[in-house]
Amino acid sequence: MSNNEKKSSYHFYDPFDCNPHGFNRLGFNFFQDNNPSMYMNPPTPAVENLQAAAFDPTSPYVSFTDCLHGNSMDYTSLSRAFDISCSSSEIITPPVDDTPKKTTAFAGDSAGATENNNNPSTPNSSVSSSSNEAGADEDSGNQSNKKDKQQVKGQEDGDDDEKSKNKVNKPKKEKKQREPRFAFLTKSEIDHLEDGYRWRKYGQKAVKNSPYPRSYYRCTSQKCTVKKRVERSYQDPTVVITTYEGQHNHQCPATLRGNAAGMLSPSLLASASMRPTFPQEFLLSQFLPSANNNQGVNIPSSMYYQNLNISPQQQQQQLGNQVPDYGLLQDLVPSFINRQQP
DNA sequence: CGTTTTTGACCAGCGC
DNA sequence: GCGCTGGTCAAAAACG
Repeated sequence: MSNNEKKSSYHFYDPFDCNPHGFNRLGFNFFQDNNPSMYMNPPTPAVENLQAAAFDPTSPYVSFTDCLHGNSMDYTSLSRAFDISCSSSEIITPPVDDTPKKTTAFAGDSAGATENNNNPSTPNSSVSSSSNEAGADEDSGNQSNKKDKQQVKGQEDGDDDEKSKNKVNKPKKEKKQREPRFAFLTKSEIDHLEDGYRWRKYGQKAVKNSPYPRSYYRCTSQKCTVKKRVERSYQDPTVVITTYEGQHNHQCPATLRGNAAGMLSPSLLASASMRPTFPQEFLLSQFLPSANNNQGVNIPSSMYYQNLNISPQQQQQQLGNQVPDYGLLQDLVPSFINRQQP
C-alpha cells in the first residue's frame, strides 16, 4: 500500500469502465512513466482521470488524441506506443467453440518516449557507430552481461576476487534504462493471447497480493529483445494484463504468413509489409468498430469520444485539419473516422 | 529430436 | 547490512 502511494505518479487507468452498456467495455490511453509497479498494484479505476489526463497539458499522460495530433508525441513516440503486438488471432482465427470474450485496451508506458525520443523507431536502420545509444546494444549487452556473470560464477569457484574486482572496476553504476513499456488490458479467459509473434516463456513468478502468477515471455525471433509479461488482474480476474517491452526488429510472423491478411485493407497490408516494426494494425483492428470485428469484441462506437472527451465533429475537424505523415495512421485514421459517421 | 514450458535458484535494486 | 521483490537464468521435463 505504501508502495503504491509512493509510486503513485503512475496511475493505472482501468479502461473497462467506459461502456454504458456494461459489457466489453474498452478504452485506452497512453501515459508516460517508467514505473513498472503500476502494473502490479493498480489503484482504483478512474475514468475521469483518464479524460482529464488526456487534456491536461501538464499531465504526464498522453492521450490517443495527442498521439494522433502530434501534440505530445512525435511519430517516433507514437510508433513506439504502437509498436506492440496485439491479438491478431482473436480477430482472425477465433476459437470455434468456447470463444472467450475478449476486449483489449492498452496503456502505454512510454518512458522511452521521453528518454529516448531521439531514438528513431527504425530498429532496422543499421547502426554503424559503436557509440550508439545504449538501448541499441542493450539486447546483446544485457543478456550477455548476465550470462557472462553467471558463467563466470559457474566456471570459477574461488572467484570472490573476481567479483570484487568487477565491483571495483565497474564505473559509476549507470542505471539500466528500461525499454518503453505498454500495458494491455484484455478481457479474456486466456492468459497468453495470440498476437502474431512467437514467444518463449522464460519465467514465472508469483505476484504479490495476487493469487495469479506473472509469466515472462521473450520474442523467439533472433536478436529481437522484445519481452512481455502476462498476468491476470487480481482486482478483476477476467482481465489479463499484458505488458510489452521493447520493439520488434523483425516482421510479424503472422503478417508474413498472411494470417492477418483477411482482416486488413490492402493499404494496411502494404503498411504492414513495409513497416515490419509496426504490427499495430492488429491492435487498431481491434479498436476500430468494424463489421468484421464481431469476434466477441463489441466496441461502442462512441467510446473513443467518451475517452477523449471530444465531440466527433471536433475530432474529425482536428484530424482533418492536420494530418501529419503518420505513416500507418494515415491509413487508419480516416477509415476510423468515417466509420464513426452515421 | 528440436522446441517450448516448468521451476528452483540466482541476481539486482530498493527501502528500512 | 538485511530482507523483500521483480526479473532472469538454465537444467530438466514436457511437448509435438
